[in-house]
Amino acid sequence: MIGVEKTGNPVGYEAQRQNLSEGAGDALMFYKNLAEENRLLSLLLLKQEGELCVCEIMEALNQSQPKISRHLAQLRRSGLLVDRRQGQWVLYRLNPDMHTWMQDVLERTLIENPHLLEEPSRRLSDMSTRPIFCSTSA
Amino acid sequence: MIGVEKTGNPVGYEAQRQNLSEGAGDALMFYKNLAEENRLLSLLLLKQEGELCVCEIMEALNQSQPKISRHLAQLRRSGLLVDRRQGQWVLYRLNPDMHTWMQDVLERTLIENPHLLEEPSRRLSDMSTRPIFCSTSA
DNA sequence: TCCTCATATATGTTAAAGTGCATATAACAA
DNA sequence: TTGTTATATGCACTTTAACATATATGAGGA
Repeated sequence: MIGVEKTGNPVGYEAQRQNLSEGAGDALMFYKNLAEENRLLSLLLLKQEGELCVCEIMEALNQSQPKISRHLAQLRRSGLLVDRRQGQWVLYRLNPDMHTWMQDVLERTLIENPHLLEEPSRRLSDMSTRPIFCSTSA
Repeated sequence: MIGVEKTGNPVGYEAQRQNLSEGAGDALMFYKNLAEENRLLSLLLLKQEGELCVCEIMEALNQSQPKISRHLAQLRRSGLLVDRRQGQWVLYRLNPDMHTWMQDVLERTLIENPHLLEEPSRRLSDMSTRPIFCSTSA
């Protein structure tokens, strides 16, 4: 299930793109995705918040739009996130089909490192014009 | 405790070297270290085997000596491994002071991906001249 | 239609990571 | 001492990843 896109690309597309060996595929792919600060924080933030649009993640992490967009695209191609369009916004959330152990690793990381999302969470709640979407719950 | 070397370098040396931001330090450093196949497999192998010398890890992962040596050195500088010299061999093992959550992440990764160490374990047990050291247990 | 906002992506550039090869160091044995 | 084995590291090179900037796409409103 990991690595399948709604575009119909096969499992392992991203792994192949990243020239990973067969065996270490999933786990290595997962950790490569966690090995960049914006991607790590995006995943943890989405774990905590459930669903966010690109502009909210941009604001929470205080980073440029193309930067965040490209990192989210990578996470989506890797099968860690799914997106849906809601009007002019694109909402991202964790792929519910993600391996349980990966979800647990994210959760543990979040619990053990509460400081990581301190500033992002504050910036998020400080957004004056925070959009409201349907079914924003986790 | 993580990031302290026996050489006395301060916590965060590796993080600073890698130009990481303050906040995401430990967790990000950890995942950066897992994001390379030889380092990931070395950590998992040491988790499983307890203690191994460089030549055993080389053989298990079927990689060159300088390559393995460098990756192990990075893991040691990051505080994830400790080493001890036993005669002409240098033995590596997981740093017992590693954060519990990191140890748990490694363990879970190992349990959920048994195939990862299949070949390395086989190559290890196939070593004809496998050295025996004192206190090889985990 | 035209305009605006939100998001995605193409392109060129820079920085970082990984690697092979050669060599250095360290322990041991003869 | 010399030679051998095990490990570490300096250096040059290749590959990969991240980035800024500019532009494209797509939805909604006037």
